[in-house]
Amino acid sequence: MARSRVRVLLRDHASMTPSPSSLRTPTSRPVMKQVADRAGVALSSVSRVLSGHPDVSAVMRNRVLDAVAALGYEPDRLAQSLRTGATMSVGVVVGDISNPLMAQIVLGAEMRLRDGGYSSLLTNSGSDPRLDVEHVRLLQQRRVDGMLLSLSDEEDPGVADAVGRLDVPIVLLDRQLAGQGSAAALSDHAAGIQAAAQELADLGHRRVGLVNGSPRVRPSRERATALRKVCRSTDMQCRVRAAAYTAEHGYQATIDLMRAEDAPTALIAGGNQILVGVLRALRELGLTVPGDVSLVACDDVPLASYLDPPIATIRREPGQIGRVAAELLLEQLRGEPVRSQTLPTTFAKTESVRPPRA
Amino acid sequence: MARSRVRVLLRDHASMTPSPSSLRTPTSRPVMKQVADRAGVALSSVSRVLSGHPDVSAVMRNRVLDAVAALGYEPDRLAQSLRTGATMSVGVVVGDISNPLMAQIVLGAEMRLRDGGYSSLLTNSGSDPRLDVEHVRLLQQRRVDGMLLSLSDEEDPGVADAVGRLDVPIVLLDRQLAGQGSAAALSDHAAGIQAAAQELADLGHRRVGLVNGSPRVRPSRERATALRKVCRSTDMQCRVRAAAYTAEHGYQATIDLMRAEDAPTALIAGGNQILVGVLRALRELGLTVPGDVSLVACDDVPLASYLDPPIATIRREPGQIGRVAAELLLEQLRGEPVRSQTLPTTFAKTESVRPPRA
DNA sequence: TCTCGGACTGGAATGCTTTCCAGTCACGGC
DNA sequence: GCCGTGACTGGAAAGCATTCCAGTCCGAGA
Repeated sequence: MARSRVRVLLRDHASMTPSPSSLRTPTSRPVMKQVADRAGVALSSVSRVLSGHPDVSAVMRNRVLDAVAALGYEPDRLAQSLRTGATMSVGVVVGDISNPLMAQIVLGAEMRLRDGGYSSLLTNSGSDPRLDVEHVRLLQQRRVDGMLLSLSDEEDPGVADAVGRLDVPIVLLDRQLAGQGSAAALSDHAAGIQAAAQELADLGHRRVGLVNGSPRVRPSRERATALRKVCRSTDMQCRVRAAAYTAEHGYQATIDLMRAEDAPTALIAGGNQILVGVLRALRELGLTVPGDVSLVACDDVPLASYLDPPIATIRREPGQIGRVAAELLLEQLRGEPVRSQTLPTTFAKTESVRPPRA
Repeated sequence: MARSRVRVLLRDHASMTPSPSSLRTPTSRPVMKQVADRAGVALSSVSRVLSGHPDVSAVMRNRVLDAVAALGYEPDRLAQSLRTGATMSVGVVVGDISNPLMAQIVLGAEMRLRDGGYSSLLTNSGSDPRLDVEHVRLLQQRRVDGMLLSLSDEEDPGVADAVGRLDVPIVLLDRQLAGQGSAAALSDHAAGIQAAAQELADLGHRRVGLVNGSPRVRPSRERATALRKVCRSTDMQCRVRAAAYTAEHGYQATIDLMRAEDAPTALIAGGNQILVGVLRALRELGLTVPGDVSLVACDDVPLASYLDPPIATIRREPGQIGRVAAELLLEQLRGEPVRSQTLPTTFAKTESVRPPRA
């Protein structure tokens, strides 16, 4: 195991440098030395001027700035980072950026981080925990100052190990890692599910199906737990189908559920990819919403409200999740204590939910 | 101007280093020197082993690898980059990653780039060309080896200037920059529009409205041009409303178009945000699709085919666009010649398109 | 036996910047 | 007139890895 990790380090000789000859081309852009020479001052003085150090005379400042302007000098953040130990970059590890929910989260986070002076290194794992591990390691090699993690599998030992080894602050995106007091930006899935399920129960539904995502990540677990809890306090029964966050699973699970003897009279789709599959299955089965079955979706998609009928949705504010996650990370980067924050979800009822057929 | 550029370089003194004291903490992870010491060999030998240099004896290799494994050493890509001049990272500049189309493009690109050994630095400009400029400059400071650019405004002089100064390879994402022979991954918007417009004309439509995005980027221009061309060769008239790629513009433009004396009998929505606005406006105006107006959308959104009726769409394969763009960039990074590639669009007709009301 | 070449190895320079430390200079106070 | 002080400034080390160059050592061939 240790040896196989080493394997990763080995490179093809000379495969890393794309240009025919290696090393920096000498015709490169100006560096600080050029500025110093042109201004006729020492390297250290240029650095002081540029870093806003107080011990700099007006004359010096002007000479340096003139030289900088004349040469079009721009500092090399690489060298700065090597020297200072701060790369001013954070790694963002997500399963699938093409999921609009995640894209909005990442957008919110990226903007906030940039405001804070940090750049974002994005990696997609395609929901493969091995890739998560690889990316975490890669980001570590790139010396990111922190990470935002939306891991694909909270229970994967490799992931836990890789994350545990980290020596930079992290913030989990709606994830929970056993035994690690990590910061996290969490959604209160239970509240939304509870509101939706209670509504269904009140309307007279007695059997509800939850087409859930992977139980190995927090949102699915929270949703299932919350739903079961509501069902225990009412005379509603629930059936949960948990698997991947894919349209395919949504489709299969819905077919399964709805073909059963005592099919549910209401469905909750636990994710926007899943929703697509649920809709396809219902269409294929010739079942209408809400005539044959009531339908609730988790997480908005842009067009959900233009479907006929518009789909009732358990909402959260993805941009806010990203911003909060970024904020939590920035706090840690400033040396402030680790903390987590839970954000609300709300149930927006529409005509896709009505009492079951008599 | 030159002076204001300098302004950007000035930092607050000590604002850059987040940790109380600055510089790397001495308790940091192992570096090559530790490995060399533990293995009892020279630094250069460790480097040779790790970089797969041929001049290494088996004994040496084992000693070094053992030490590496024992210490859990991981190379510092920062230092490697500084030395070799290659950061193995590329900058990705997009307007809005939360747009599913762009998210899928970015996903495709990121995966291909990672396969090629490159990491992606993502920046969102929120369609502000000044941010585009800032990001290009930032990425340059970070010494990315190349960039993928989906600029917000092709005609902004600041952007043209910043991009022109670049000394790394770039690939434009469906953009065209005057006077620069840049590589680009382009979509053949004309083909899709032509197919759609021809279909509308054949069905008997005589007035078609295009709710277009900003004319300052290629897709909008291509679409408008293609539509006008079809209209010249038929007796169909077209009206084009061009502005930002937003739901708000889609809404306003649709209200405008449909309230006019001789309202169009068919609409083309030039973007998925725009489509949302178009749908909202139509609903508000009490107009039905396709009864009152036929509707064609550009670019898929996940649920478009579940709307009632499903919306006819001019499609492209966003993942492929990203992959191709990444490939074009990788080619340049390998020193191969600059080239562009155009990818197809297709028109997928649905019931949202039918002959105009008699 | 001597020399030459090949196979490795170590040392040192290099990339670019930041920052510590020590030094210079001028000026005010005594 | 001298010295302490404060305000700057320059030099050099450090951060981590790569690579060139100059060895060392050994075995083979003459």
